Amino acid sequence: MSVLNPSLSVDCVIFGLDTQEQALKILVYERDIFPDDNSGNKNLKFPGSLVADDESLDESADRVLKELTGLKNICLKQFRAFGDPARIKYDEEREWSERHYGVKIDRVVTIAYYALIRIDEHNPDQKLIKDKLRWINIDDTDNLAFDHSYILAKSREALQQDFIFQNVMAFELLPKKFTLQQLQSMYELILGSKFDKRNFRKKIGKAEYIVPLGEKQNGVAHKPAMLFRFDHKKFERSKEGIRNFFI
Amino acid sequence: MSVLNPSLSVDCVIFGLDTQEQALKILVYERDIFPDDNSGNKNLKFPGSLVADDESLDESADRVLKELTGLKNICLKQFRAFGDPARIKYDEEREWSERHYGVKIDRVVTIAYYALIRIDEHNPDQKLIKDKLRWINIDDTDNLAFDHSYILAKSREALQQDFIFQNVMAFELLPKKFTLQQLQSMYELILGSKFDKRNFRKKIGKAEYIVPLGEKQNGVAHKPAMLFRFDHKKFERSKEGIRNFFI
DNA sequence: CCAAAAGTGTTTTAATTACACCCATGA
DNA sequence: TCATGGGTGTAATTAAAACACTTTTGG
Repeated sequence: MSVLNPSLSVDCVIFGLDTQEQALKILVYERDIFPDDNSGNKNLKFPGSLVADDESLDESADRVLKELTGLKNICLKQFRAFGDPARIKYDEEREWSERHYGVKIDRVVTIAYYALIRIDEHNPDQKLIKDKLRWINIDDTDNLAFDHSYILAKSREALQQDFIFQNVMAFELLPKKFTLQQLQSMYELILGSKFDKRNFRKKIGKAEYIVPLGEKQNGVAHKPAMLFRFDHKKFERSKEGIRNFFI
Repeated sequence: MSVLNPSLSVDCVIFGLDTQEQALKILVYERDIFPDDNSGNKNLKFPGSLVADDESLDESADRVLKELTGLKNICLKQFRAFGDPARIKYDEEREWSERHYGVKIDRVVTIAYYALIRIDEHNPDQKLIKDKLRWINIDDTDNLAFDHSYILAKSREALQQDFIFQNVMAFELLPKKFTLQQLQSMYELILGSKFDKRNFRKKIGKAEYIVPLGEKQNGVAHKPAMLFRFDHKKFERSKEGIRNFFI
């Protein structure tokens, strides 16, 4: 591979929906420099790396994600650059970066991407996850390495805004066949709020791209729910008509 | 000033509302390298420059804008990084960059900012504007230098999205005292669509941060319009309650 | 028969849309 | 007195919000 630019990196915030636990998590990478102390989360960072000189930012993000996690064909969305000269705060962090990348580091601007995936489907490479990668709950993420807590906060805002504006690939998050309860739970986790079940269903009922299959769940110890699927083509068509927001 | 990073720049897309002409314009900077030929807009670029190593991206954008245009205290919003290695397309563009900055250029990632201002109030520095800067109509901007036409397209999307989400400083665009017609025209120019006058006024009537002054226009050859002002504090308060979009 | 989640409707209130005429002013 | 843009209201439709009980299944 060609030469790494010492002042330019990409970082990937991977949001994972855990359908079983009904939780939203993020994928973090454990650095090896402070191996054992009680340093809280400061060994945890997002998968990221310096950018090579012959790749675009998007390519770089795809490559880095694949190298560090095994994840590929993930739809990453660039949402922001972070460039405070003091974002690598501590000498030890600078030192870690220099040892890790093998180049002299002065100041690094990072271009941040996010993606939303299903934890149980796209599981990162098993070998890597064992010693380096972890899913952690999104509410348990204070004090990440560098300025990654700040990056996380901004990525959540971007995610929510994009989700509301419907540009977002949120249906990859559910199983092919899903219940309305799972769908509602997804909305609630991403937007961080609760909705009324009946009103939610009324609204969903109008979205022609959420299609009832004839089938029901089985094996559940309660009334089985109707299963639905997501229709991509109808969804794309429905996105045309988004122009009636303010006024 | 300290050393410039040869692979990192900022660019500023300055949208200017021209209240007289009722037009939305952008501020472009004329490069001096192709001085006379019929090169269309390819000598025109956004004000931008390489980033110094000891400044944040935001600081860099503020500095560059001030140096190149005289504009200061403008609320710039970062909206996107552009990093295709081929974004500096032509050898002549690379050559221009190298001569202009005096450093060897390989590939430049640019962090793009936008701002919305009133043309008649914040006028860029007069000496500069005469030979380097021009306001051009937003619909007349094909084929700018580098990838700046693409950057413009993306900045418009960001502007519209931010405007709808109300995070945006759009009332700086109007005179302190403005008419509802001016307000509507601003909405239409920014969002690129037309609204019904009565429905617009009905909606505006509910926004408590748009306050009628007792006064009317004068000197106009028709029924004079009521003047309004914008109440910053009430606007800030009203922004709290933005959480009821989708569902 | 019990626990657990699914499923379902109505009423009230607020927002959106479409639409056309008279008014005040300066020239 | 005319040209110009300012200003106004209603009715119909659609969306939003609040709210509680019955159904089906497995254990």
